[in-house]
Amino acid sequence: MPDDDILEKPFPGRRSALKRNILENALACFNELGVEATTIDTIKVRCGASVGAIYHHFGNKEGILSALFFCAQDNQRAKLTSALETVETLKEAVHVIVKSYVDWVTSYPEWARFLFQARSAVAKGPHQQQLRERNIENYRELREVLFRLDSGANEIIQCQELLPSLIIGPAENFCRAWLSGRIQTSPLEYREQFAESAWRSIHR
Amino acid sequence: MPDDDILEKPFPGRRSALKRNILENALACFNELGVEATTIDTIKVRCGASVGAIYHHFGNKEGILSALFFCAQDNQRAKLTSALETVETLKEAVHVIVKSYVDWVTSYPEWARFLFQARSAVAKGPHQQQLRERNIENYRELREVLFRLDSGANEIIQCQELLPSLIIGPAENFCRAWLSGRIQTSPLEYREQFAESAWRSIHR
DNA sequence: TTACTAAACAGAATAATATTCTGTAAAAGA
DNA sequence: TCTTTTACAGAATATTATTCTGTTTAGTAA
Repeated sequence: MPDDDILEKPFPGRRSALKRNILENALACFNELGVEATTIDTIKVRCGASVGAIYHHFGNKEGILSALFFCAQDNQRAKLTSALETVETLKEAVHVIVKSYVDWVTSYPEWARFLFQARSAVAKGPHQQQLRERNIENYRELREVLFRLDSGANEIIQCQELLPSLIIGPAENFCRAWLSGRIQTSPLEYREQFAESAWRSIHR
Repeated sequence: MPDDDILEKPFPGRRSALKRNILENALACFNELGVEATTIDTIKVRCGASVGAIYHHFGNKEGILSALFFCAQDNQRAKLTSALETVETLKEAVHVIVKSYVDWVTSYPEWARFLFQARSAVAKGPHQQQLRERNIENYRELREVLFRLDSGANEIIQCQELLPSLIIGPAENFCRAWLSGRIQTSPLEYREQFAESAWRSIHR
């Protein structure tokens, strides 16, 4: 399974094997039962670890939640950053942003589903500051890339703060519907369409 | 406060006063502390009711959650349905859909914030079937309105299942960012722009 | 190798929280 | 007025999260 790569980077090697195992099983529990409905005991039974081990590694339930959340978010962002490196035009950049997003969601549907349902919990919990900082950083990076590629040309729409919503909004909405089971067709089917539509909506 | 109208319709009259009071205070707790972090005791203290009263009216915590959720969703939908009644052209319909959404979110920010953070919990909980049915019904209504207005003309894009995402995606994404505090500017500022952009993205 | 130290666990004990239950008062209806 | 149902109050219980104490294991320097 390719999911391994999400946990392998932040928790590498044999030493962290149990840690990864706990996280993997916790992810499955959260997705199948919901965050509130999964108890520590549920996770404990599913992965065969002891309460002691779980609390030793993560402190509390929220600790498991945010570890999972940041792992997923970091991986998603790393993929985007890497994809943006070779980009040379504004249009290319928009296409890459949308497609990288769609590709990530369809590659790691379980993680994507979790990101959606856990965000508000993390945003309220003890790691809210960490989340806020990462978000700011993420959006700053995007802004800079787009600005750099647009320099002078002014191909792009005026409102900076509107850009991310116009670019990613439709794809995100569709992915959410797909992950929830409301829509059957994979977002991959509309990959091109989302990218092209995003470009048209910010281009003049 | 205009918020009252959301609770008054489903729980009218003097008899339901305590019920409404509990819900109002629970909403505030959920938004301020997060769903998991608010305990029954938190709510109890805040609204001065007894545990007995709370459980008598709502059964359990999930009961409070879904009552709030469906109240908000029903109100939002009623406003949209009402706004769509006088619509005569396809373009008008798209504008009304987007603007009705933005207007609702900015009129009831606390309720909108709650809708976002509670959806996944309700989707997993004991009322998932009810939520699913309502969603299907909501999207069916939208589809029918758009189809009726487009009849023959074929002004509209091909993919039915893509339409909602293209129309509401950007506005929704922006509203979420605004409600979370990441963006300061009110979505009302971009009302026209969201509507016009939505129309362009589905029109050919 | 051996002694030492820190991290990794296991599981019982405790604390916090959700839920139930039993009883009382108020309201509605006959 | 009597009866029945609904609305509440608060103690008792059950469930779940967290802590604590002890044991084992892995790393590390002599």
